[in-house]
This record gives sequence, C-alpha cells and structure tokens, in this order.
Amino acid sequence: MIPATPTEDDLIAAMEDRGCRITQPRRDIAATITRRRDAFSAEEVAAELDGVGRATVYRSLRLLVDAGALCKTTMPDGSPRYSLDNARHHHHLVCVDCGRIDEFRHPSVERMLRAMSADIEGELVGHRLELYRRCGACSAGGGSL
Amino acid sequence: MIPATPTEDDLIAAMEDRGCRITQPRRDIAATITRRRDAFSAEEVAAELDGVGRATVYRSLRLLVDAGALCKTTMPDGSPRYSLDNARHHHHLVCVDCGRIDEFRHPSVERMLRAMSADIEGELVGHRLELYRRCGACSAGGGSL
DNA sequence: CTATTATTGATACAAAGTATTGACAAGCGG
DNA sequence: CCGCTTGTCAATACTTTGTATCAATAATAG
Repeated sequence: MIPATPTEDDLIAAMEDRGCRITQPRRDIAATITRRRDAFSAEEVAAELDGVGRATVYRSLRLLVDAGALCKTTMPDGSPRYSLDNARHHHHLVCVDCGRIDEFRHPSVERMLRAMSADIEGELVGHRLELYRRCGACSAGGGSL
Repeated sequence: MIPATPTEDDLIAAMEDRGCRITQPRRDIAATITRRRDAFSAEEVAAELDGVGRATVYRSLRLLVDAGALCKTTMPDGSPRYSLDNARHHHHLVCVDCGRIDEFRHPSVERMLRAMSADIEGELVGHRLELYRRCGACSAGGGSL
C-alpha cells in the first residue's frame, strides 16, 4: 500500500486518536493544510483562517506534529515550515530555491546511525537531518530567475 | 597537530582575517566565550557583558560563525546554542540531559551523503545533522537527578 | 592628527511561539 | 433534557532570538 498524503479526515482521526475533541477550528485547520500541496508556515495558516486565533493554529499544528501527521522542517535560514507527513521515519530534502520539501528514506542513513552509535559514548536518543539541494525543476532553469 | 579549542586570540584573528576592526566589545565577547567550556546562548553572553549592547553580541556571534570559529547548533527543542569550533567539517553530538555539545567526524556521514547524492534529483548544496544522545556522564547517574 | 567609515548602543521591530484568562461548548452523569 | 466539569477557544500579553535603523563614537588610513 502506498502511503498517501493524509486527507483532512486522516488529520481529524489523528487528533481523535490522541483523545482530543474535534472542534470547528480544528476542522478548519485540517481542511486548510490538506488543501496545500506545498510546505507552509504557521502564520500563513493563521492568516488564511480569519475566525481562528493564532494560538489555536500553533496549538493544533503542534498537536498534529506530535501525532505524527505533520512534519516540522527547518529551512536553511532557520525558519520553520510544516508539511504533511506521508511516511514514518524519513528525512527531508529541502529545495533552497523554491522551498519545496520532499521526504526521503535511504538505507544509508540508518547505516550511518548504526555506525555512529557503535563509536560514540552514551546512547543515541534522536537525530535531526535535513538535506538542502536545488531540485530538478529549479536546476533546469526555473528557480530564482 | 591536534586542532585545539580556539583561544581568545584565535577569535580576534578570525575577525581580523575577515577585514573587521578589533574593538573593545569584540575583545570582551571573545574573552567571555573562550572562558566557557560549554555551549552557550547569545543572551547569556549579553547578560554577562554589561556595557555591551545585545545587538553587538548578536552581530559578533554571527561574525564568528561566518568566520568558522564558532558553531551554532540547534537543541532538540529548537533553541540555538553556540560552541567553539575545534575542527573543520564536523557535526554535533548534543547531550539531551546536560546540554553539552561535542563535535564529531565520522566517515559514515560522508559516505551517506555520497550515497544520497547519487540517488536524488538535483544537486546537494548543504545539510544539517545533529545527533542527540545521553552522554556518558549523564547515563552514568548524573544527568537530571 | 584628522578624515573616513566601520562599529556601537539604544531602540524599535519581526518572527515564531507560549502563557494566561475569561468565555464557551462538548460530553457525561443523572 | 439539564447542569456540571473540563477541554478548547479567541484575545492578549509576553518570551526568545534575532534584525533594522540611526545618531554617536571609535579605529584605522593617510
């Protein structure tokens, strides 16, 4: 089964699974972010949803990140972007030109972590890995021209 | 030659090499951060140096990061920490208990990047990798007790 | 020693959140 | 169905980590 991009209902379900009440603002947020195919900032969501408070947007996004339905990625300049989570345990490939975020899994990452954990003192409890690239479309002549 | 932790003079030299003027505030900042053996935040430095403006501290830290004398690392909660740079081209090993930041180099990282770049579209232009662990001292019974 | 110009401190502002609070609404218990 | 408890809400204030502006000052060039 192909791990498809989550739908609005998937996001609602993810929140329900965490024992949360499903409220109108949360529905609105789920609808807004599933409509986007690209990465977005919390402020963009807040700006698009007029009746919903900023704090609620931030709370809901965090909820979805905790629930594993949403990923929070760091851009090269350090600013955060959110994107829907398609698959468990992956890393991010961020285009430095268009900001597009793709997920990837590659056995070499796990291999590296295994090799590392053998050589470091203490136990590894987590990691953060982002790869920055110029994506195919941007290299081809689109991008920042 | 062992790549030692930079001294105050190394930091001054790094700034001079970038064509900067060596001012008293910059000397003070260099002295303060070389006295610390652990990672620190910009606000800590600013708080310790009373006559020096916050903006100057941030400007100088950025200068040192750009000059390659200082590293800026992201903690698991997303907050930034600075630490002296001992060696070129490394990554960070952050203790989630005591906040200690160590540098590491491991061939498996470069190997992973090579393997990745063969498999992704577009050109890799950078990466960000932090490993989070519980360090030896913290595992041993110190840590957050 | 003086002119030039980088640098400074103060202040304001920005981005990305978190904390607080009083109002409201969901869901349960009867 | 009613009321109560408690989660959630919007608004607002505050926090952290900076950056922008600007008039005053200090470093270096000559």
